[in-house]
Amino acid sequence: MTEFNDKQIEILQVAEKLFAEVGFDGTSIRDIAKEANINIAMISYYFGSKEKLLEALILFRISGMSLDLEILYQENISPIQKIEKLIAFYINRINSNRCMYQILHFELSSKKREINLDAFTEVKNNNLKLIENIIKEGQDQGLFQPNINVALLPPVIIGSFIHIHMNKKYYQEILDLKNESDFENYVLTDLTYHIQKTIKALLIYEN
Amino acid sequence: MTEFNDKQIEILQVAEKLFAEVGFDGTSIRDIAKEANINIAMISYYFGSKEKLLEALILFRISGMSLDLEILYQENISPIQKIEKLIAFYINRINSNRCMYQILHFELSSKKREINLDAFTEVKNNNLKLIENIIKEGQDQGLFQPNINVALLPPVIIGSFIHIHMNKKYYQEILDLKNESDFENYVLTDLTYHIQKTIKALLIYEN
DNA sequence: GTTTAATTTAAACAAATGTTTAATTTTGTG
DNA sequence: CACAAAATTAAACATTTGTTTAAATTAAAC
Repeated sequence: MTEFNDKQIEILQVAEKLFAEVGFDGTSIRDIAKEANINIAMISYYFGSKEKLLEALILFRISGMSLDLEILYQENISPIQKIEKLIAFYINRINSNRCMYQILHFELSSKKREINLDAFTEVKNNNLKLIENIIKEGQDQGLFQPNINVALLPPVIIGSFIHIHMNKKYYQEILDLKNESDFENYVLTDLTYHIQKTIKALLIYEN
Repeated sequence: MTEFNDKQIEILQVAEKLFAEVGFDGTSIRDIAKEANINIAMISYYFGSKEKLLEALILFRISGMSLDLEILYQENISPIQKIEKLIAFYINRINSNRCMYQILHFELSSKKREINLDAFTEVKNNNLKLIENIIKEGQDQGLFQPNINVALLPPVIIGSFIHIHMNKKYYQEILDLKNESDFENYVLTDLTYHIQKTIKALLIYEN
């Protein structure tokens, strides 16, 4: 993979922010150039085109987005604690990649462009395998129920997180979260706790 | 609220499809006009502008999006069954309004436009109150645990659904759902069941 | 210091955009 | 039929769009 110089990274960061805030189609290269204090021709010069800039950005961000939790997988703690840790890690990871998730969210479901998202698929596959292993370990120890639909666990975790972020204003209102840091704090504590509790209940509770 | 004639409704439906598929900014009025077999001037003529068309569309679809489950609320079934029914209703409702949810999803989190979404907020408030009532009933009967964070239940339900729809191709792949109806069927059975099981576990399981 | 390559710039380009105009056709009403 | 209102059209509009060009500046290499 090509390395990017400081100028290119600056452009990528500005583009990421704008694409997340107002969408790819809602962002013009003049908007990016203005905010990054560069000439509009620099985008074609460095990336080829606006669309290739998006592709470069996605690759740039997705690399290293996998949950590097092999450590956790070997740690000497119970599967229940592993699940708790995994969820906390998961939410942290998504939280620090909010902008990229926002962008991917749109691109994944849009028929507008054909962006190669294989790298993202790989990330999802890796994360899923990790979860499968932990669940299996818990089942082998008789802690978790059998017949868990493991593929549907990430949607519960990620989906809840993203939904709350999408409806940020609404939840700030009803949860009385006055500013950004209140909201961020709530997500990393209360929401994380709620999702942990939910997943644990599902895994343990005998229906 | 203004009533729409057949021609206007046709335009609204085409616009909804395109806005959902390629985004508001990714759709030109010429795209809409072409697909609806009308002259481009008709959009300004009927709705004033492209942006007002979006506002009209949102109002058009949101009215009647509330869960009309007062019937369910009075039905003589256990709170557990009520939760099950509620979730099934919920998912059905979102499923038949997929396009609008897609559009709202973007508009809610976009800083591009200032669209009045109070009508949608009202829908969410109503749905939340309904859930609160059922939970409370279950708690009064000693069936559900206390200290349930009710505000975070809709995110789990809606979030899971939307996340799977956003990553449709991925889940079609790993769940081996060959065509559209396989996918739709999976959502309305397996996914619904999974979410029901999850929420019930959370409500009942003593942590 | 000279030469070559890389970077940066302003300008120009054609194509696409949302909106408006003014003329025409269709519809409804007496 | 005659008239008025509504619906529809093609054309024109001013902007904005992504991209390219060709010249100017800076950096690197010898």
